[in-house]
Amino acid sequence: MPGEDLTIGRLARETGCKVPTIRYYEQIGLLPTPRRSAGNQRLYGPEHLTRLAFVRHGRDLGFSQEAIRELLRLTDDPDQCCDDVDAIARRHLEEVNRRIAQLSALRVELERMLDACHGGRVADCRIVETLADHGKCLTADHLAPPADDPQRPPAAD
Amino acid sequence: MPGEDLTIGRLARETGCKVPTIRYYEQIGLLPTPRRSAGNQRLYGPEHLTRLAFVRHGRDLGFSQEAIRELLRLTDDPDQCCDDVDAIARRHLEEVNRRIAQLSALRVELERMLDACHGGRVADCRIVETLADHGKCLTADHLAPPADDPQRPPAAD
DNA sequence: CCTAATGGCTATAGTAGCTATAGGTTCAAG
DNA sequence: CTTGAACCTATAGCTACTATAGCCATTAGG
Repeated sequence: MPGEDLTIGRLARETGCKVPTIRYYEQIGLLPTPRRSAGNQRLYGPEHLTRLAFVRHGRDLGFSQEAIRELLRLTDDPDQCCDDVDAIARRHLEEVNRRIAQLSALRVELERMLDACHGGRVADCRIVETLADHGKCLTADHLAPPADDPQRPPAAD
Repeated sequence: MPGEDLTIGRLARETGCKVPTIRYYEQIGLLPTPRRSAGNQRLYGPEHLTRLAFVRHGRDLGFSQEAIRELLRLTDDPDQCCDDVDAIARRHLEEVNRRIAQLSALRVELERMLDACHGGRVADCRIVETLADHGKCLTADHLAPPADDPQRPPAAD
């Protein structure tokens, strides 16, 4: 029954995932390559729908592509013990908690900065002052976003 | 007194910023181009130190490059009223608050998932089930756009 | 049957904010 | 004079997509 096949556009509507994103997931191997119509268009079955929903939901929950890849691998072996799945989710939760802690510290710092500013000239602005002088801050060192601290090695350039 | 000049390596040590990052900041115009030694090496003065410290601290507080560019522009005109500075900081604080709210919702969902799992086979795993079936989730739709990176500009489309 | 609108195809480049690599030059010490 | 660290440029890579260009396929209406 070829009547049940989905074009990429329909799959996109069903899953709330954008069309280019679906093609991208195929490209990086998160979604299996579908069969093609006579005119070379992708045709998806229900298994693709399931898979893509899984991927999207995982991404919505903040799992990395890498984590999702691993989760997919695990679910493809349904008799295995689910400890590994659990571990991935637990690691991710820890990461989320770390991130929340960082952002909360950031918020405190930003509020402190904003409270200190009572208008006036830029030259006298406490926000500018705080930004300029690291000593005036409750040390932003440990609260910086992780985007830029991948355990810097002693490397010198 | 040319004795006060800093090489890029020394500037890096003083500011805790990596050498390639300093060159990168110069490239994108966050740091002015320094003068060069006879052997074509960058030589920095105290003004560069100040500027880079400002940039780094801003980044540590999660301000985007764009926001920092704007802050720098504003601080270069010290007689201006600091309302604009205030507005940038306030916008950023709101963004941080939004992000914390998203992540907190995410945390709840992840904890719920982990609580539901009591070991066993992957086929029966509640985590996998939750991931597979969007209906089992307290709808992650509105609570997790940026899954990974820290501060991001608003997504269109 | 023809045409226009819509949707699909590939390939490539762009986003933020850096980091890593390759392959060379310069500097300071021994 | 030689070694090795630090410097230089240019380019590619990272995550997770998104956007663009230019062409082909499908479908509804006239």
